[in-house]
Amino acid sequence: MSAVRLSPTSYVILGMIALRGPSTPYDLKRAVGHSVGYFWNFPHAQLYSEPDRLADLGLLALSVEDSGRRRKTYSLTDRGRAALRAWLASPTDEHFQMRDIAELKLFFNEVGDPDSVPSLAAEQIKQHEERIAVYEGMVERFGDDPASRPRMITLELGLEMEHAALRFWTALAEGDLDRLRRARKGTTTGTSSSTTAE
Amino acid sequence: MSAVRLSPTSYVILGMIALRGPSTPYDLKRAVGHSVGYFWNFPHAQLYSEPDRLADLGLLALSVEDSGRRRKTYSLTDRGRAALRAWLASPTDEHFQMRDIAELKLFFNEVGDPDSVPSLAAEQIKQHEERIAVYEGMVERFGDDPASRPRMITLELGLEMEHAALRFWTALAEGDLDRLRRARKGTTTGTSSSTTAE
DNA sequence: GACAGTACCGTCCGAGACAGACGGTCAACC
DNA sequence: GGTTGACCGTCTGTCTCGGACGGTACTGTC
Repeated sequence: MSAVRLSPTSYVILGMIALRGPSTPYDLKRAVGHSVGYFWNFPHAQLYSEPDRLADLGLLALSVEDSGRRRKTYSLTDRGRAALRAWLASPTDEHFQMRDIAELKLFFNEVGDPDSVPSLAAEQIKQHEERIAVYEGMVERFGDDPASRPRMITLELGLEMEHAALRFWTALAEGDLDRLRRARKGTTTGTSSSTTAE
Repeated sequence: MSAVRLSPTSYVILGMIALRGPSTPYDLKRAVGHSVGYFWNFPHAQLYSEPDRLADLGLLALSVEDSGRRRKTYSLTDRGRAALRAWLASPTDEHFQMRDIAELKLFFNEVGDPDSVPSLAAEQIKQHEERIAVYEGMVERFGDDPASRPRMITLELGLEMEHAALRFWTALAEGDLDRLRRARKGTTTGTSSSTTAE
């Protein structure tokens, strides 16, 4: 049907409007900021240009309110909802991508001063603890609200990842990376095993 | 000193040349592919344009071999090494960024067909298991080589993250997310606690 | 050694993504 | 009604992205 390729960011916009109903770019900006923005970041300018593109494609409907501030409200069309549904149902071939400056620095560490590792680890521990606190705060505030329950699920993934990172940097700081390997042996859920035997 | 802003990708190039010695873009491409590329991906075209920029800045030295194929070999200058070291020692303020299509789909799942979750989870489980196998294979091949020991450390972080994701998707597939929360309570290393009490 | 076939290697290009400066708009308070 | 500061939208130049494309070396064939 639509031969156009939509970027993940396009689907974020479609998805947010599907969840929230008709929205202005600024509505989206705020909503994204404390939800999906944590695992799919993009500059807010996209939220002003991309919806127009989607409207051109017939996936969003635009209604302009010219009272006072120029303000555009976008709502989902049937075609937009269909496109979103099709994407949701399509296979996901790509592996997630990480971009971690700290990991980069650690990788190249041997070129520099070995003494910088402890401070790097300390920074990372702090950051991940803070992020965990943010996530836990969300769980406390919204965890009991049945309406936001679906969205709590992704938080759970975020928390797992944060804790994984925190465990790593903590073990590194304490010079006991072997502990991680040992701990992993016990945690494997047993659904299947990795293909390389040992 | 240098008022120029280098991107993380620039430092990847400097770092790779620091680790490997003088290299051509293609050398870098292959080397990146099975190492740093796993946690900092970028298109290979960058490896042809960026070194020239770095050479202009005096951070790399260029030697052209005009026998046969035009081929450029870049090596690190003292200023390049200094820039890399300075970066390695500088504080890391940013949190890592994730880009996970699967997580996005999960977040917007309620808009679509709930039945798509199991297949999404199954795909993810497979992907993460495969990636774990790749990493484990590397550990087996290079784990005993003292020279590559430093680089094994980042692998350990990769493995932690992969296992975290695997645990999550497995729990989701089995409909037992609560298990994750319970398990996390026990694993906390105790360096500190999150700021939100419960 | 001419030729074809194939893997290797480098370059280019249009479409987006990006950061962040900038300017307009509003509410509140004096 | 003027001033202030928070709120909201737009714009710009630059960089990134991915992938198509084209050139180059190697290998085997006769």
